[in-house]
Amino acid sequence: MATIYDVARLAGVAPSTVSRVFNGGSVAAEREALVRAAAEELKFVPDRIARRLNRKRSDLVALIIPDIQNPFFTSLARGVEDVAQDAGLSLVLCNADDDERKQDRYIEAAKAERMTGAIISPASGSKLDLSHLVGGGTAVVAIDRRPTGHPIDLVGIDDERGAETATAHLLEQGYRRIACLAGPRNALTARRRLRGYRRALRTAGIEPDRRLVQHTNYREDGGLAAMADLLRSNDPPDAVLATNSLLGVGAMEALLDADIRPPDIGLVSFSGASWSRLIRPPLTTVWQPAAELGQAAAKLLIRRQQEPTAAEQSIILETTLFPNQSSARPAP
Amino acid sequence: MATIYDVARLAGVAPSTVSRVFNGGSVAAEREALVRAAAEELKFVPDRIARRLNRKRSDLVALIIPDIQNPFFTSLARGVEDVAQDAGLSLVLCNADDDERKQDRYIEAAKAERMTGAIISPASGSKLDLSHLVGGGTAVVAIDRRPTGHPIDLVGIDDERGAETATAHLLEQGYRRIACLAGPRNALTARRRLRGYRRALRTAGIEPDRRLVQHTNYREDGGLAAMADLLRSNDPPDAVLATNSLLGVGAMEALLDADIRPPDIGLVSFSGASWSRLIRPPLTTVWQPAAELGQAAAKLLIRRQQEPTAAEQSIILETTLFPNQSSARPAP
DNA sequence: CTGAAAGCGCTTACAG
DNA sequence: CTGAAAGCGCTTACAG
Repeated sequence: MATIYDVARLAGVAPSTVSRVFNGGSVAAEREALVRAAAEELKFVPDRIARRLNRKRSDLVALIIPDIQNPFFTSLARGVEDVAQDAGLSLVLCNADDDERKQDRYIEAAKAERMTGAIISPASGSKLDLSHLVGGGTAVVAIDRRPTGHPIDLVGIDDERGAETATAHLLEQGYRRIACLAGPRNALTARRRLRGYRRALRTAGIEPDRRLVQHTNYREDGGLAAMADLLRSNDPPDAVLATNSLLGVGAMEALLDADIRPPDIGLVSFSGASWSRLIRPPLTTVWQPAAELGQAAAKLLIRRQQEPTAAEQSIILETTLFPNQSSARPAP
Repeated sequence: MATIYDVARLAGVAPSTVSRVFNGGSVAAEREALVRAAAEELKFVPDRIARRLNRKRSDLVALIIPDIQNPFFTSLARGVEDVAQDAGLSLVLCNADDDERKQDRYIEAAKAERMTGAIISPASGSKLDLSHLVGGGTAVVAIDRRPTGHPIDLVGIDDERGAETATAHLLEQGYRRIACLAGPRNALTARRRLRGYRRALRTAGIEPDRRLVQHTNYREDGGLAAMADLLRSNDPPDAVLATNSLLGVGAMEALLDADIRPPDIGLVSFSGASWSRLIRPPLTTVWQPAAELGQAAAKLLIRRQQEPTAAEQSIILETTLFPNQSSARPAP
């Protein structure tokens, strides 16, 4: 591996001149040519690691997400990537597996690598201390949930309203015993969606029935088990709100296993997966603008990088309800 | 940011001693305690970048995949991650978007970062020159396809046999005009699966009909369009083999749009997505052990890292056919 | 525009 | 076990 010194020697210039050639410093045209020829000959490639040691920041952005298999997050990652790439930043995708320790390890890494930025969707119930990172000069944007203590830029979905609208829709269709697959008890998004669900019920004059709320993980298996539980109860629901796409898929599996086809039981699910279109009967979904959310996060990050002292900002994106057959209650 | 010098001063030892404490060198217990206390107080975190400049390798493994939204690859990533983490290596997930230029940029990055290893699932039809990387000392494992020229460790799925078995199954069920959604024309996995498909037909004494083969991308939209095309033809197929899970989903959408429910047209799809269980009628799938493949790749990588001169190895994993209703031909 | 020199924060022989 | 010193490969004021 040729170094800047080898190139300098061959070109007959100082190492600093070689450095300038590769960093856009001002260098006379002839000497630049000399340097480039020498570099070519030696197949010189600047060592990024050495470069990084001098510079303050590495052109890296970490995206720390809790579940790489969740399509909401892969869409989000696409959104982040698009904006980051345009800004000359490389994305490092980190799957924290909803595990606080893994998450902390990645946060630690972002700091130790002196990354330009980090976008973090916190693991459920994790305490999430980002002061280190922020103090170290890494621009940080949180998704869904702001860490306690430290002001920080935030992007999120209007979870509560999304759930409320979906529940109201089921009520309008005439469903009355509406269950909620609510996600992890300690996940803030789950609590918000649950609140929206309850509010819609109360607005309709219905007192929420605790037995109709199932806390689960945010994965398919959780949705399947929870829905199966609900179906086994003495007084099963006549509709269900699945608060994320994987839960929705799981619920659908449970219904089909029990030989029940929506809208016999009404079903609305938060979306995320393109393939939810595939489900028959067609599913009523709460669309979440995941890619846009990722873009927004990346833009906030870049802005924060450029103006470290700007006031903290929150961007909350609204969901859209797409009514479909799975919640189109048949006339009694 | 505290440095090793700050810690050394506070602890009253030499910087090299601090370094040893954080790198498992031999240090007397009391001094170690002193150092750790000082580090704690100063919130010292070793700068990985500076460390990397001295060391030969960075404890990083790149996984370069062509589509982060494809569940086959997210499962694979999980497999890689599990093994890598146990070996103390951090995974850097790189989404090349099936774009040769992005892919090459990531390969370049893996070299420039002096990563310990890189696992690469080549973009369709890309030329893929890894000699640089390998020459630079990074352990490299290819997925599905070995780059030309350089011997290299490889893991893959037995694509040909998987497709052959699936096609033979459709033939057994009595289907005769079997179409193939074949993936990109320049993708080697697509060619192999196509070959398996054709072989099964020939074995059954049927000459493959070129019009029944649709080349597409490996995404859902490709499957949808290709299946729609086939349905519009004068002499439509009576069954179809989808050579990846996203194509299978797309095909299913097209069928349902046309109001055709398998097994009226038989459907077998390569799997990858857990949610394919959701599809009704239940889908016959060619199961691919994606996570196991990822684990195998990571193990090969670690072995290669430890024994750089070991003979190159290939690990080919077999698929499993899970027959189900979507290909259970009704009696005529 | 250009060069000599110091420095980025750590690691690693080398002596002791 | 421990410290002083050189070095990893580049960048960046500082003079000129």
